[in-house]
Amino acid sequence: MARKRGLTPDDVVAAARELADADGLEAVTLAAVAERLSVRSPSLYSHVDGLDGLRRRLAFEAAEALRLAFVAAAADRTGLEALEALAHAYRAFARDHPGLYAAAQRAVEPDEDPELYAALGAVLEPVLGALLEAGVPEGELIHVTRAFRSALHGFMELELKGGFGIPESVEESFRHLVGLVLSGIEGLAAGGEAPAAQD
Amino acid sequence: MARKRGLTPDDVVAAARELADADGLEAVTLAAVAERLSVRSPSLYSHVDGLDGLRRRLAFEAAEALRLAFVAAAADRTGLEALEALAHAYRAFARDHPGLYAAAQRAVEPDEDPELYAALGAVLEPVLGALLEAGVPEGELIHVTRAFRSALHGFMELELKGGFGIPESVEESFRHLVGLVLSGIEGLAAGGEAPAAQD
DNA sequence: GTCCCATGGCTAACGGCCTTAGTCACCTGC
DNA sequence: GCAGGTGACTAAGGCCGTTAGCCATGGGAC
Repeated sequence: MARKRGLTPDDVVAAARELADADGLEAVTLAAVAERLSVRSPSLYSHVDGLDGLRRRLAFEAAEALRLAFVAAAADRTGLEALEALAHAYRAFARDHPGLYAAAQRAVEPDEDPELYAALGAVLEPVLGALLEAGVPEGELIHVTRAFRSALHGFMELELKGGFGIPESVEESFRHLVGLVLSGIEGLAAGGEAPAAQD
Repeated sequence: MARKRGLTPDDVVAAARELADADGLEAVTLAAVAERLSVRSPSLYSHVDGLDGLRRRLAFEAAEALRLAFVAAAADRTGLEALEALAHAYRAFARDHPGLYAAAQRAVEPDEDPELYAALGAVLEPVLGALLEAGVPEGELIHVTRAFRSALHGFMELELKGGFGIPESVEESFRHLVGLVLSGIEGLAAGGEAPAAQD
């Protein structure tokens, strides 16, 4: 019954992923994953390097999935239009895969885990491309990317964790946020300097 | 030696707060707090309702501290200028009190803990006031507030957790973000409708 | 001044978690 | 048909939160 033998690392990660999306990333415990696979938790160590290793695997999985969603969203779109599509793809991803999304937020020092660092960085490439197309000066690219990411991440963090008290059209709030950020980027691309509060 | 007798709930919360700011909110464990107070962890139950109760107390503490920081920042400023000051006060608070800041992010359903919900909501009042002064239409107030909060929260989440790989002038990135959001709000207040990506 | 009892510490113990060490059965390759 | 490695297992230890039950202290009532 069940798989008597022959669990693979991918099986373990897949189980963790399901668990994360269903019950939250914090529910991904070796005990829970093991139970889901009808196995005792020490057995998982044959396939995955402890809880930390599993989390790292999940982060890779998440980075790649989000990157693919971005690539698909930006396909045959450019500039601001692509940015808008990216923003909505971001939200859709976070809503559809909350656990995986949370797993992608794992922060890593570049010299601590270069591989994962690179994978997480690759996610942003479609964003960088779209920003350049939109006319953002290269010198401000880092700042604008960070702003774009901050806005989206902050919103999803609040939405997913229930930080928005009343469900008063979260959808529309998101559109407002995107519009606000995009208009700022647009102005910045046209005008050159940042629009306000520039020291 | 030390306090032989007479630990108070406030002592416990204060110890937790120090621990949170020094080592991160996840380091706030009953065992760690107890050790810091030279006491065994079961003793804390006399003063605080378990780990959850302690976290709740921390959330109150955090909400009030942040609210005060906001009130101070907005004092004798109005509109966009006040918003800019609020933004910088937000970042300063998060940087100075990372643990407390994290504790403030605890999400609560309105009917689950109305008191805490109210305390957390009160934090945003100075923001609402400034937005109104800045000319944001009342119908869009919720959305703009959410956008403002999302941007700030997302940025700090990324900054504090080390999500910005290179420390390439995080300071300047933040000014960019603030400028971008403020210009969006400004345009929205003047123009009426949201600037882009509407519908 | 004495007694009583609430306060606020404590130890003991349980269950859950991650993890390591050591064991054992099966499947595969020779 | 045998040997060995793979991948499961049990046992055990450490850290966590939590509950139950104990006991000393000290302040207030008389």
